[in-house]
Amino acid sequence: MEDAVRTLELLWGKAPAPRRGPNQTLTVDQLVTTAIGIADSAGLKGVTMRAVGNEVGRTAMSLYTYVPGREVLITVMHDHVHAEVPAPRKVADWRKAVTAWCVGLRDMYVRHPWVLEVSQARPGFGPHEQDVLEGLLRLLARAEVPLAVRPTVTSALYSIVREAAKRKVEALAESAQSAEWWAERGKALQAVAPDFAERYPESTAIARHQSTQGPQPWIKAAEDAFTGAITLLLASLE
Amino acid sequence: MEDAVRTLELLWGKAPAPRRGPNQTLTVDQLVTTAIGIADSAGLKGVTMRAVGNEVGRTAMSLYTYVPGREVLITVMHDHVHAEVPAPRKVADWRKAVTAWCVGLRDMYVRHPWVLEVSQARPGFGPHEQDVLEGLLRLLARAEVPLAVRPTVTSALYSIVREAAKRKVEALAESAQSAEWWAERGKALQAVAPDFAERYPESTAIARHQSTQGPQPWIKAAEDAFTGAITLLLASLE
DNA sequence: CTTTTCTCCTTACGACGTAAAGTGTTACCG
DNA sequence: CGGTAACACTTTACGTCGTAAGGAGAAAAG
Repeated sequence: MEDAVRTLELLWGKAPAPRRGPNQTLTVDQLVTTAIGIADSAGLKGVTMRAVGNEVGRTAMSLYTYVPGREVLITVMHDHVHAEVPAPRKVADWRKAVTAWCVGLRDMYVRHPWVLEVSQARPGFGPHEQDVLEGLLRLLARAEVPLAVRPTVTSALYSIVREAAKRKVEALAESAQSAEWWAERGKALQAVAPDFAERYPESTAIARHQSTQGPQPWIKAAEDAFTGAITLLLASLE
Repeated sequence: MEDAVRTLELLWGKAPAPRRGPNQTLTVDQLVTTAIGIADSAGLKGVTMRAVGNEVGRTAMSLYTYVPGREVLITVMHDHVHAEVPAPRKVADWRKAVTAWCVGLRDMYVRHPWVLEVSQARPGFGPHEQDVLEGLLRLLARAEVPLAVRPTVTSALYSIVREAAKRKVEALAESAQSAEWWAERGKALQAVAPDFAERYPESTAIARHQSTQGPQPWIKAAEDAFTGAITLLLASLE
């Protein structure tokens, strides 16, 4: 519980300043920004106290005078990057505005894929994350979606956005693989499941259909699935 | 790439049997089943090679004669539990059948919450996971959903199911907290953000509305959001 | 029978988060 | 003003992790 209180204080910028002792020469913000940089290039696994300490010119243990632990640092990082999500603009078509909200959040996740790996068991939201949710809720309020339906819609949209971001990150990573790599993988699958097509006719049909969609079909497929799902979901409202 | 081939072999039960040396006295299945038990009680973090080895009466290092590493063991575990998802039944109402598919998968995730933490970067599906996907695709085919729309629908449904499972797991965990814990948490938030209600009127309205829905409103809210989202999504198809 | 392959163990390494104790700095309070 | 408390920072250490490397013994191949 003490960590939860401390976490909320750090999230909302309300941590009491030290009153004695040597002056702090770093800020929590510096640690957070440094850790975000590391996560962006090496993933969440790269965010070790030693790595962050090394980059700011301190030892790992001295970071504990700023944050109570690694988990709290990650929680603050998580809220921090939500500041990058653009606030909704006033647009006549509320469905377009909701879609833009989804794209903005999805794009933030793609720029910082590690965010999707952060545990959702957190003491609460920080201000930036709360702003993002409030932005969506305002769009739904303006569209006169009933109050009782809003949690359903927000929940579904968050679901779609997060999974779409994961898929886009994966799709981009898969694009980096060579044709040889793909051929070997196909061969390996054929070796272990020679009857794949007979067993899974529908999955095979989808794969065949997608292979007619141009180069790197999985990128287009991920994008279509994302915007298509939003469109389907919003079509029901009204 | 060698690990990928080995992984696919293990997933599809096509790993070549050893031809010399002492006979293996364990099976990969035993390791997988043991590891699943550990994950179910202690989470994915509890699945260490030492923990699994200890339970089967071997050292951690000897497990490497069965699986090439911890990641592969987890991949096989992941496919294994997908066998618990019931195959779709023939029902006249295809929307009901799809909803049942979602509930079945969601329930599997809730029984094994660690599955949601398994990295999606895997060499490919195993048979059980492929069966689950094929089951859904067959429902969509029978409902005559256009081939090009099926990836969108499956992607969205997976999204909704996974996030709903996460929320249910969290909701159940939160139910275990005392009223005192909740009061302290509310106080802590009030202390760091005294102007919360003014800043976030829509979020506050939702919280107020949900607090009128009976005890432990977050459990009902998570369930409503799940079934509501499926309903909304399927309503657009036809 | 010798060689090869395999199961299993032992020892060890590098890495991780963080506890505990120590050193030096700054502010508080009597 | 001086002693004490709080604090930034370092050092040392601990327990834990995945897995590399090497060795011993078992079973099959040639």
